Amino acid sequence: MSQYEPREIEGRWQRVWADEGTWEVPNPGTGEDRAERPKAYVLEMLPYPSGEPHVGHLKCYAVGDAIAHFRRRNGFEVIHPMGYDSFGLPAENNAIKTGEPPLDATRKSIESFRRQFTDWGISIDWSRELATHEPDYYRWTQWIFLRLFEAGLAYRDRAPVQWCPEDATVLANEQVIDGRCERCGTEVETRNLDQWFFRTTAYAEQLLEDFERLDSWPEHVITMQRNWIGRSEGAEVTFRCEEAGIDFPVFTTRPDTLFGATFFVLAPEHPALEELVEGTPAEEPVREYVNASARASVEERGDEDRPKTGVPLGRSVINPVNEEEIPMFVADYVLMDYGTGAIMAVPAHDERDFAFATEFDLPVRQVIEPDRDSSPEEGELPYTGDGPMINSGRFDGQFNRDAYREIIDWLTEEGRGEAAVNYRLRDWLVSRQRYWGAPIPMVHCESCGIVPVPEADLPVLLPEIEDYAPRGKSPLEAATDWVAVDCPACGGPARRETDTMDTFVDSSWYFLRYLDPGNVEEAFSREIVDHWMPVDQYIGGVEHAILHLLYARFFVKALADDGRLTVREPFANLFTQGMITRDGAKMSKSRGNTVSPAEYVARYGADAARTYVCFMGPPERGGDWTDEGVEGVHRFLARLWRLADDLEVEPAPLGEGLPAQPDGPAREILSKANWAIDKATRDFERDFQFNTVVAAVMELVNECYRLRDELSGDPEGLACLRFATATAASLIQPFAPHLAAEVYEKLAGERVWEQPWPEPDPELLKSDTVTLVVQVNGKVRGRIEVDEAVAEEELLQLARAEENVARHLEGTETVKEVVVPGRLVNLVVRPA
RNA sequence: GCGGCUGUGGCGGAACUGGUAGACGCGCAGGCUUCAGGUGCCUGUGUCCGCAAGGACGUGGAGGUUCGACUCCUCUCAGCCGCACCA
Repeated sequence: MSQYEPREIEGRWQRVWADEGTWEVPNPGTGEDRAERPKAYVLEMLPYPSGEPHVGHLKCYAVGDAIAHFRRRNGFEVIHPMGYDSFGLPAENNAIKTGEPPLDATRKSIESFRRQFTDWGISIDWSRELATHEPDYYRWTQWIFLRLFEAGLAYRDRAPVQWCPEDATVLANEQVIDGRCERCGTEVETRNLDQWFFRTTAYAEQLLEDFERLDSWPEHVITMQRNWIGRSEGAEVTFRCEEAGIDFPVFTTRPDTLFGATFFVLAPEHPALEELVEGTPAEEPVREYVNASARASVEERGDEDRPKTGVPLGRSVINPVNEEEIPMFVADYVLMDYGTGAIMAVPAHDERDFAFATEFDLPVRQVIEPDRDSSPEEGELPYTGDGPMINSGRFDGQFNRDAYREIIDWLTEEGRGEAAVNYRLRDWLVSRQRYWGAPIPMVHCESCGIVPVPEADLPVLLPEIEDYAPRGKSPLEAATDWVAVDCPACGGPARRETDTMDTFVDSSWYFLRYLDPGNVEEAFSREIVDHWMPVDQYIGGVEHAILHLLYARFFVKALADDGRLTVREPFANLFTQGMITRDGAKMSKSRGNTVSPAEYVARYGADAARTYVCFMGPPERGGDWTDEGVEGVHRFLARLWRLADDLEVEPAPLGEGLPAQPDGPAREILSKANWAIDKATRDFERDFQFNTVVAAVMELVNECYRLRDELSGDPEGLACLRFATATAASLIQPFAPHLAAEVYEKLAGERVWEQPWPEPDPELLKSDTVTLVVQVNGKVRGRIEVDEAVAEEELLQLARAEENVARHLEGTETVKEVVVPGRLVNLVVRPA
């Protein structure tokens, strides 16, 4: 007896797909008119090639491939490309440790990823493959940098930045988690350095508004981005320091509490500090305080529970609403990063200001009375709720929310403030003092300043060097021949920019390059990109909910404004897959609980591994990997294979030989097959319920086994069995494409991936009789099998006649009869 | 603290717009096949009482709406994730 040999089957079909270039799709205008069909851009986040793929990759690409197959068979022209996010720190850190050049390690890893993706049988259009470290690619990353520079969206600035002492590089705000470096966990320091930024803040408003343009994104991802952008409405109000002659604008969300401001605080990094205290008795203590807070780690400073610290400046500002003089302080609870780096402090109505006032024994003036309805404990400060205003001049007695607008209007009239919107979002710091990244295409000239490299001179090639170790400046500084360059503007001696770009830059536009990967004239043709974009379905991990997805959205908006493409949002639908754990814990090498997909693919086949990750549970949720689980799925696939293998039939089109009026087991199996088609289709379309799609096919296979002996007797029965088995193969194809191809070919003589997705036959979907549940007072007391067309009157009679039901009706009178067609009968009774 | 998500058998999870709770898989038990193990095929499997028929209980907890609630409402508990001195 023969046996299911997945590796043999899989290898054979993979060869067919490779030889025929089955998954390659042409661009519009290339002569082939397949593009008549509606397009679907199915995209999984491109992998960072480091070592070998892990189960997370398997899940991501298995899910994406299932979607791609499903869309293809529903008549879409599916573009499904693959590439590698191949610049980045791990390759470089490996180089520092082992001396192996990042390029070599990266190539090896890409090789391994490519081989496994092929082994898994993912339906990739390999003609579009790209890697972001290749000059053909990063040439255009550099080109986009130049476009952003020209548009004023890329700029260089000295700024306090997050510095990781371990990796010896600057980090983006987004890469600092709890005051620690996202990569190595080292506490981050603050340094003042010249850095390159992208002006993401210019799009803050659009990045928020355009959530409207998205079809379907997980709500929590939108929420996370919304919080990250952190839009607050309020007012900017100017406080003037007469002695120093400086105006200090502050941002406040509570202009209604202006009358309660009793002091004023600057952040330690505030640029006006020095001027304010120079030559005064406060100079020394302030300097000490500023230095101390500069030394303090971000984490220390961020601790909310730490007592408030600060130093008086010996200066004061005038409160514009009441001309009152209030004292100035420097304190590190005020952040230079947010708002204007200066605040008006209203201790009566702000917890932080209250804590500071308590610490420094400053006056607290209440200007809003607690609303008696909402807050029973009156008079307790700080009070952050709403209520009528007091101690607020002509606004006294007004409800604070009503006065809000009036105060802003009044400030505007007086020229002392205006309505303002503030964002938490910062500009994106993109320069890195590291080697393995795309060089920033800029030149520093002594006489011309910063000069962009002319487009014609791109790419600025990453030079080969010996020593990759960072020394607080880019390792590229050592490539002296490369650094020395003639100024593109004046021809004089100049130096190249030695910083490289954050790898998130590379991955912010790769989905555009896939569409036109061979273009040597431009990054991509607008026509082609407009044809394919947006990505119809994007798939990846939630860990990119903020960074990557926000940056890619920013890029598309900036490129659209530059006239390079039409869409304003790159990803119409987003699906975030949950993480697979092992023994309930996140997989990690140090814990020793990693799962090597290659091992399971070798043992059970790619089809089993892929189907398993889709069957574990809803793919957006995580799941715990168990060997028994994979085995179970393997067993199911083997059952399906054996079912087909044992069937002694000649291949023929599916509908052939079926009985015209099926009854008995023929009817049963055909009904089940059509039920499975219907169920699988609906669950596919509804939120990627892949686990229940697989379960439906399992049920169909189980039914085939159950009815197999009865059906094997005559040709019509065999045809039914053949239909049901081939249908099971057809439905499992998005998950187990090799096995499906094998079985379908044997039974139908056709290529399953070329078949349209099956449609259920409505006639076979419904059965003549239905089983109704009969309840008495809401409790199930019996079941009756009835003709579907039976009248309600007769139905109730049948229900009452059911033995067990009748017993429960004894000695009662009926209060109410509920009939739900096709479902149940509920008799509501009470003792007679 | 703010925002979001999740609580269902021994385990992963089903249950579409309120209508048979536990599909499907794992695990476990039994039978057949087999010299035996494994594989394969079949049956059973929420808990408790009962030989059975049947009954009681049951979706984190407490209330409520309803003929009927895993599903809707109110309160509450637990766990996970994100953000967090954001003015």
